[in-house]
Amino acid sequence: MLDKNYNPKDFEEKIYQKWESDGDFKPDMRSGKDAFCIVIPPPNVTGILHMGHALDDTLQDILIRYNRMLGKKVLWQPGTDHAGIATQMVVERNLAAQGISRHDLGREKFIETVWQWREKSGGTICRQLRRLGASCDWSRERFTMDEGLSAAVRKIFVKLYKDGLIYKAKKLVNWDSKFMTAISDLEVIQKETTGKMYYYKYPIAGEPGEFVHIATTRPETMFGDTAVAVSKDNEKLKHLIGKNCILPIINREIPIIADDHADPEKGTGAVKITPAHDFNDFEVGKRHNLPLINILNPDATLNENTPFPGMDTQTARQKTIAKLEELGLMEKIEDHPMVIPYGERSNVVIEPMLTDQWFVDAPVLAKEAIRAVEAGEMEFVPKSYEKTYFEWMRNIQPWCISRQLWWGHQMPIWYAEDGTVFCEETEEEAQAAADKQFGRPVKLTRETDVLDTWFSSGLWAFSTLGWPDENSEYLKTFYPTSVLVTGFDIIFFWVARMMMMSMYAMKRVPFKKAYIHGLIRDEHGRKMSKSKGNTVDPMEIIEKYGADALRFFMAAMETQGRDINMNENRVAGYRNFATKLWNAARFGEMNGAKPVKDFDETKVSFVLNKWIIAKAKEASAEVTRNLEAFRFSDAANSVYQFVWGTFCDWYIEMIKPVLYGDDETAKAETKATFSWVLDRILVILHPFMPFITTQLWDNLADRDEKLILHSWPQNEVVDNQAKEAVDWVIEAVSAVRSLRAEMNLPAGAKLKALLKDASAEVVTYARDFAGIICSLARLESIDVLHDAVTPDMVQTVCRGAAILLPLKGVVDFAAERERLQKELAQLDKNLAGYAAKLSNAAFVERAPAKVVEEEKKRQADALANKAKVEAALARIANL
RNA sequence: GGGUGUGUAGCUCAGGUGGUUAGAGCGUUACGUUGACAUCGUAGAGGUCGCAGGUUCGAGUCCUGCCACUCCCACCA
Repeated sequence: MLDKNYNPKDFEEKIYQKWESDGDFKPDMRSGKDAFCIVIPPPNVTGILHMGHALDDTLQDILIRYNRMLGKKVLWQPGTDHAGIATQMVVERNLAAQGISRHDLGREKFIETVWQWREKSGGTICRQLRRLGASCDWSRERFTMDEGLSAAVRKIFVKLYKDGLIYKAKKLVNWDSKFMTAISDLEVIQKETTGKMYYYKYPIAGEPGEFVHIATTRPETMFGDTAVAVSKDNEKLKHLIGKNCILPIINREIPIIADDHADPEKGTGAVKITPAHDFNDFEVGKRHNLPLINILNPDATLNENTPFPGMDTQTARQKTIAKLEELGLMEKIEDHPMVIPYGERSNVVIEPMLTDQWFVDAPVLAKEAIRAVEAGEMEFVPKSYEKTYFEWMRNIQPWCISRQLWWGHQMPIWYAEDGTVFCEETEEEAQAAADKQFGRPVKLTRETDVLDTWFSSGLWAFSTLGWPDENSEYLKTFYPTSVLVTGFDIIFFWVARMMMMSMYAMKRVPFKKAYIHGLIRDEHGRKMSKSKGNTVDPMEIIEKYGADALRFFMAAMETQGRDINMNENRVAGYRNFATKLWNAARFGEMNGAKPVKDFDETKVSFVLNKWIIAKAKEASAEVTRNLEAFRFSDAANSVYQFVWGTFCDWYIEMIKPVLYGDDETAKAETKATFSWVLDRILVILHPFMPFITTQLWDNLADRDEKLILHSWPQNEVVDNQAKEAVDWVIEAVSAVRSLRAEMNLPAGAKLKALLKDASAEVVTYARDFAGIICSLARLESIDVLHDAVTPDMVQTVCRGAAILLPLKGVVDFAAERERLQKELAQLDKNLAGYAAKLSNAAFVERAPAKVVEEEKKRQADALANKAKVEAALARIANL
């Protein structure tokens, strides 16, 4: 017996545990069919599930479950990312709460602490994914810091190094002064702010009273200036080129050089050049061989190359201005809208800083990654994202992969005393190589830097499947993976890097398709953020409405290329949908419907049953077609419409008279059909709502076969014989119901309906389905009119007949006339349209014959209807 | 500055290759306790498809221009 109410909390978690302990998520390696594999975008091990995950992982689970039901070898490979900065930050924060810094612990102890933390708290997000219903093969869960994945990292690193694609260079990089590490361009967030533009002047050397006027947003960087640049085309200022000016306060002389970086239209036309602290100035410095003066400490305080060592930049800026003021060199300060770079994680201002860092030669790796997409080896869905990808890949810069952190993959680099670099997968190999090269035992020290987290994520598609073991069964079976599902915000971070790394290491794409979805926003379309306080916790939604409702919401809202606005009402609506299905199942149970083993649905004889079976097969085909095309919302709506709009609203209502009647043959077939269709619904709804479908499947009958592994309907023949008849019944019932409502007829009044001008088929339909029509339209009877029409009859028209309801004195004829006039007006409007089209020679001539035929038929139908309405109107004209 | 996407009912959104009278959910109005379901049922109201041109027998759909908004990238002394 099913519970009276649908209560997802009662069974969702239990069902999940059963699936997992039964091993239902493991691929059936003996299946003769294709392999299907998705690698999960690994969430940060520190993370908790947010709406973005809920969307991403729901879509993946739908594809996974669908393909599993198709009988393929299906693997959803789960795991988490060690998330260098994020994790180090979390653990450091915990330590700070105990008054400990990571430096107190030392590197080794600190890393140990991180591992302990991960043991204790790292499993949250995977538990939440289970709650969502994600059918990952957890027995294969991986972590980017696992030994296997670390081995993959070392192997690729060494290979890249030996191929000359990893190199060390002293370059200007984005420096995060909170974590005291370099970060990549992508980890820098530009923020709009209103800053100040400071105008002041530098005296010209040897020409008292002469000055060069400067405008800058960062006066404190003047201590690192090694030139002032002026455009050679700047008529007003070019006379200064070749002279020297004097940096006030520190009285250092620097040259005035000619460089087109100085735009005569901007600022004062003369630009201070600080090569060690500005990306543009760095380039200018290179062109003119200027010295580089670093003025900052790693924590972004000024260093001893300035008059303000140890001072932070803001304070130093005020001090500098004050000094310039004192010297009479300040001219003005203006408000200035500007964009300031911040660290994605640290939220501190990012400083361009001259440091030694390691780089991957991304422009070289990008070539194959671009070619593979051009050649269609990997396809973006929707295709438009290809453009974004190409744009970025074609302009890619060297990728800074070294981080001055502790948590991460330590680079497999060793230095000899003289600085010679040895890059090997193990210390032993490095030592051996060094000893051999030097011809004596050498003392090596290991590079302390760790790798950018995205370096290991870039290998995810093959490292999780067993690489570097080329003989791994999983690697052979599942690589390249089938599809990657992820948000557009991560195309550069991850998709691009996986493409580069996979093409380099595997010579093949990591996935054949990349399905890119949008963001989940709040209900007004604003981005969700903790600071705005508009985040929605998926676990709370699941708690309130069940995982199935949230999943269905995600699927139903997912249309390609668009962001999704969170809408709790809509989730509630899909919970109601689940309730509806639950009650439909209860209806069957209460009427003794049970799945019939070996039921042959092609052998049913009753029209209603034939009809619903055909509809169910059509719906199945629609879902299949839409899922194959990644049209999630269309797929979800196909099931929704069938379950609610067809099965519940019509089929269940239409079979009631049969079930309550005494034709035992009809009853038996109808019950069996009902159960067959309900089972079919459970099958095609399962990828979207795995919990309720399983709960019903398991409770409606004792059966060995599991729904999660049930076969998906394919290539069915749809028998549409019954369509005409049932469609007419639906039309007739709707017409009578409308009429009753418009005429304000009492809901309880049993009326005798009469058919006029009915075609032969319609008469048959009306006779065959009289009981059903009467039940649904609340009629006493439906017959063919033999006598003359009497004035007390109201009329409605439907295909192939007019339906009359005799209403002795019940009806308001003025209202009826009004209603008929309205109907007539609508018909006339339509007829005008048809006539206009059909009298247009060009239309008749050029439009396809089929379209013209359809138009003619519409016209004929409308004309027939018009005649009936006019007749009715005439009859009651004087009443 | 370069690029992308969006603009359809009060709200949130569907409308693959142009072809009925433009749809859904929520909300709203009227009616309804009909032997699955009030987390429900029945019927209705509600839209000049951002604006202006163009192509076409036919445009929400294709083209051009404009307006408004979103996002991404780069840069801003």
